[in-house]
Amino acid sequence: MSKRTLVTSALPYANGPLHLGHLAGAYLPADLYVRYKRLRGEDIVFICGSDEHGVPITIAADKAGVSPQDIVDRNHAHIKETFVKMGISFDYYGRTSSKTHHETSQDFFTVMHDKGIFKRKTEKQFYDPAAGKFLADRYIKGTCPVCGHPEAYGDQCEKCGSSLSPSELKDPKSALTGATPELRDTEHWYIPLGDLQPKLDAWIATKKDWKPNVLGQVNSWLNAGLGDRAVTRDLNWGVKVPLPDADEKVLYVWFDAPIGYISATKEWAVEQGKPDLWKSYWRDEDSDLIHFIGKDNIVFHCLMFPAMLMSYGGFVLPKNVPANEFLNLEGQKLSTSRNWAVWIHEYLNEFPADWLRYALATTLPETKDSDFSWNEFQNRVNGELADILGNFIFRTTSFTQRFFNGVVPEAKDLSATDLDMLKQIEQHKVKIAALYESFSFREAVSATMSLARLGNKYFTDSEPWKTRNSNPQACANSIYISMQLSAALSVLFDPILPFTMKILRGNLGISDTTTWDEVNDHMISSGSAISAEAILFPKVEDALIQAQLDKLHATDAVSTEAPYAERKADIVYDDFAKMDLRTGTVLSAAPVPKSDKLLCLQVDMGYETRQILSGIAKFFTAEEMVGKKVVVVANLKPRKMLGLESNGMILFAEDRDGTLKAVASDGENGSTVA
RNA sequence: CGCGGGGUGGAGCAGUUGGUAGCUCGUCGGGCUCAUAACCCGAAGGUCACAGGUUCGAGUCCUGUCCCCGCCA
Repeated sequence: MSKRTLVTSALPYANGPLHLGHLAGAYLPADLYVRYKRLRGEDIVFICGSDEHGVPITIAADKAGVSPQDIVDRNHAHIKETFVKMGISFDYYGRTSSKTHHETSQDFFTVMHDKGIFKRKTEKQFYDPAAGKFLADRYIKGTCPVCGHPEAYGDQCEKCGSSLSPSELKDPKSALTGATPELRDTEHWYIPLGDLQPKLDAWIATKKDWKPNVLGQVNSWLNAGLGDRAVTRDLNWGVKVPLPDADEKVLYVWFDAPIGYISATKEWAVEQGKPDLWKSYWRDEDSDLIHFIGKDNIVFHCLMFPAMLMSYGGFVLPKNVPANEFLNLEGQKLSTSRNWAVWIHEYLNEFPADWLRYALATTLPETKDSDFSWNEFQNRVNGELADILGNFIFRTTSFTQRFFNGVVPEAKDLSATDLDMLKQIEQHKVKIAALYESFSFREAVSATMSLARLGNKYFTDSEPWKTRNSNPQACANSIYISMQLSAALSVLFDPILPFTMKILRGNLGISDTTTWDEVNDHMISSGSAISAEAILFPKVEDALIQAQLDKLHATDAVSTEAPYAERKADIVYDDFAKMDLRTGTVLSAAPVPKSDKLLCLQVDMGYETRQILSGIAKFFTAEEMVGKKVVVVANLKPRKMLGLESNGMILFAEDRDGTLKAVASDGENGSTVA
């Protein structure tokens, strides 16, 4: 075993609040691991912080009309508070806009630069002549070459999901000024990952114990071959490139963000009053570095950051990177833009942190994508926390209160069943520990719960409510043993349910500093008093779950949940050909008196002008319709409505939420449509 | 052939180096009453997507096919 461990969780990006996916991917697993390790008494430091640089933050700032610093100040404080409430027990939570971080990042760049590691290259990049600056990919908009979406970004089309480069866009425009950008030369520094690949290959080859999903992705990158990767950008928000000829250039976020782990550790060390202490964790060979991340971050943490650490020299490399897959919500992928998410701060307004910690821990996407559903959440809380764990504790403590005056009875002449039960404590402790050590948190949680299940079985089988009269000593033994089990659970469950287990330990009189190794079959001595019993886990009512589901679906109802109009029965071509569809232009329009739905339109059909009544007043004003090119059903039998004759019908598309959009035609007035 | 993940009893999942298919929930039946209408026991229910192949033996290895999902954490 190594002397010390440094655990990091991926730095959350400070452009919004935390949701379920963040928690399940990088933070809860890390916290389970760290809390377990702390109970083992190991020297472990848990580091994280806000990632505050990058283009999306500047875009958010522009949009809100504030400075990027304002944006990150707000989000950083909010995220940090959410972590505390959720019980994510960082030893230090830093931020990349800190002075230490800027200095540390610049030192990294300088050392690597002075070693001659970077390549300096000139490349063509889009420049906004109106704004006088180079444009990040995200700042260029244009028409997607794949799907034709007119609002695609320079790096990606949000409509079809294609990854793009700005030069692929048709009609590129600057998102800042709307100007047409021009290509200009700009210089950037590149890390030659290809040159470093042999070292990375050799290093990765030693990582036999990494998770298969992680190795799979890493190897597919290595097999494809690594190339040069730019480490600088033309931007004015971020860590300045520490070179005299690099004004208006900053370090690329993926270069500076992982260094945030180091800067945050430095700040932690200062806080400890030992400024050099960070070196023990980052530079001593007997220190283990473990990164908890989501699968999207695998390449950065398994290849690029290690390449940086190797290049700088003298740093430990990650011992393991137990990346998680993704968590879905109610069977659909999370989407912040569609608001298909459970925001942690909102969850915490409704329910205790421990419930979500437990429910999520049982369904962590450890080996493949997994799903969180509110019904599952309710089942976990009611069926396991309340019915299994809570109920076992409650029946034990309340029995003690009622029949032993709240005092743990004396045990004598234990039966074989009694002794077996006591042995289970040690056996489970060993098994659970092994599962934590191998990052199998889901199994660790289920193994812990199964000890509580055994408790219920033991309690029921030994029937103390009967032996109380028939065999008082057997009854005392049963309660004594159930008490020992409760005490053991109060520590074994601590990584998962830190808030509730603290309460339980208080009720049982177990010290909060009890270590994992002190968990045994005699943690409460006979004669010690316990406090009045309490319900640790009340049940979640159906109505609360329904409210969460309604809330989730409310934002989504229009976009994907509303049913599409039912398809009509088949027709033959002749039926279709009977229709005479023609292009027309609305010449004038007026509301129809005594009707809130109808507009009376005069439409130029080329060969004639005709009057058409249309039930669209709720969606269009008369003024809006004037001048519109429309498609008209020209041979519909004339009909009178409210005393006015209507000669035909105008076509509209009806969205699922009921809004109408005109069907347009570019043809000349009178042209037929088919 | 862009990259990646997956198809196991009604649902959600385990299945390590190939050797009689397990868990939780749900369903049905029974027991108990200390307990948050909680707990305990028993039963039913699967040709492990499909087709070939290797093997004494394959959910587990190989080949091919079909289908689902993700690539703003």
